[in-house]
Amino acid sequence: MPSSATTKKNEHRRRRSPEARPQQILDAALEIFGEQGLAAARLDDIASRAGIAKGTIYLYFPTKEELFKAVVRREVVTRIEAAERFQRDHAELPSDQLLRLFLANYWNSIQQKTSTAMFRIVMSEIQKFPDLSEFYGREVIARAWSVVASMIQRGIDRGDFRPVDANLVTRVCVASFLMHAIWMSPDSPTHPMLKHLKRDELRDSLIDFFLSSLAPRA
Amino acid sequence: MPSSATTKKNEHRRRRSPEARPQQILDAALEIFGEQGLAAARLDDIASRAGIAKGTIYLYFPTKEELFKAVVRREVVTRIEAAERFQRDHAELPSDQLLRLFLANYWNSIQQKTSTAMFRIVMSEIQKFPDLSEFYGREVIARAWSVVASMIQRGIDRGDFRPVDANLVTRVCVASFLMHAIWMSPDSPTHPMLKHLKRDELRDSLIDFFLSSLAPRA
DNA sequence: CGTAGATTACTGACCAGTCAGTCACAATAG
DNA sequence: CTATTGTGACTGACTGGTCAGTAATCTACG
Repeated sequence: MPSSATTKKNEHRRRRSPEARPQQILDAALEIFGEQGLAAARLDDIASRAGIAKGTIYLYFPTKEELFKAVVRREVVTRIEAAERFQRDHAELPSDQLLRLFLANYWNSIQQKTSTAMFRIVMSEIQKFPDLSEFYGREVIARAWSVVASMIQRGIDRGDFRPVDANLVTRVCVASFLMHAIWMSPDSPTHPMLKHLKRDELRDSLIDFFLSSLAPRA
Repeated sequence: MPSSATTKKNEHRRRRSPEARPQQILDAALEIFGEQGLAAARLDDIASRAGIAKGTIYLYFPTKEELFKAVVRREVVTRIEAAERFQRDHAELPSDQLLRLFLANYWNSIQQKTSTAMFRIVMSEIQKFPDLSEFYGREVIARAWSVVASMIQRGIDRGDFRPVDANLVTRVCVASFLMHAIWMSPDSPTHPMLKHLKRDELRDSLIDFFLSSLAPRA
């Protein structure tokens, strides 16, 4: 009698760790790339962070660059999908409340350490990878902006916001949030103007600013 | 091999004026660092771009990192001083015109190829150089922000702008400008939302947006 | 000449990527 | 149930190339 587990069909799954391996590698790579940047990150470090040998990485990713791209893709797609899901799940809220909640959420998500690290690297390295750049423009920027812009446009259409250029406000808003995520990150050069502010106060000030720009003139 | 050394090579090469050399090196370094980033830039390339040999660089800068820091310092201090000079030279203008002019100027200056390149690198690398980071926080961020903030505050004091939080508007404004400088740079991932916009139209929309946020409620 | 400014050739550290070998486990035979 | 063989995921010492930094040498000018 073979053990009960093996009585199944020939859907054989392999060794020590099954197909968790790639994810495990991507997790380690995200950390190391985030700490060191693309060029300075050593594959030996990624391997040892993942608890495997360097050679193993090459069983799953052909080059360091491809590993990097895979990290970006996974990280970025995860966040975009969360944002789109959020929008769908709260479609019934009034415009200002929806936007307020979304922005607070967005702020919190990009304040994560891995987010700022990732963002920093993408900004500095993406120009070297045309295909990743194309992917990023299509799958990240376009989708992210249209989530925000459509929220603003909806508010305008319903008469909840005043008739501004939704795309312009979206750009200013996203730019401010991203830039502040970098400025507020702990290893950034600090400045008295920021130092005395708590993260959450700043978040609320920013959100208030944008909502007041959108509020109908009283 | 070093037999007839005085052939065609050394016509008018050697013995440049000693204080011109560092600038010449910094110019070349700015270009190469801008194109390649800090880690990927090769000193051989910087040397050949400057029309000198690699060893010569080491007569003026002790390490690659110090060279990089020197580039950042020179580039950044130049621009800050230009901004402060601008403010002094136009102190007589009405608040909105002063700010409008300043922002247009600022926009044009950060749209330069070398600016975006520099900014990109600083953002991604500065965390690795604590002393440069300190310098940057003190000599760049603080000074740049206070130029903008003081212009806005002046407008508020004179009753030309409505009484907003000058620091907050400054942050949003600077963040938007910097972020757009990166987004608009030619090798950035493009997006339909930006593609159809001309640089100058975008500049004017942004400036209008901020000035309308500051305009007293009619 | 003397020497400072410049060059060329070199060194050694570093690291992405490779590949011959190992070992945990599975399948099958006895 | 034990022994034997098959297999493929995994390993890590090694290679080959790159490049920051240095040493030895040269040369133009005072």
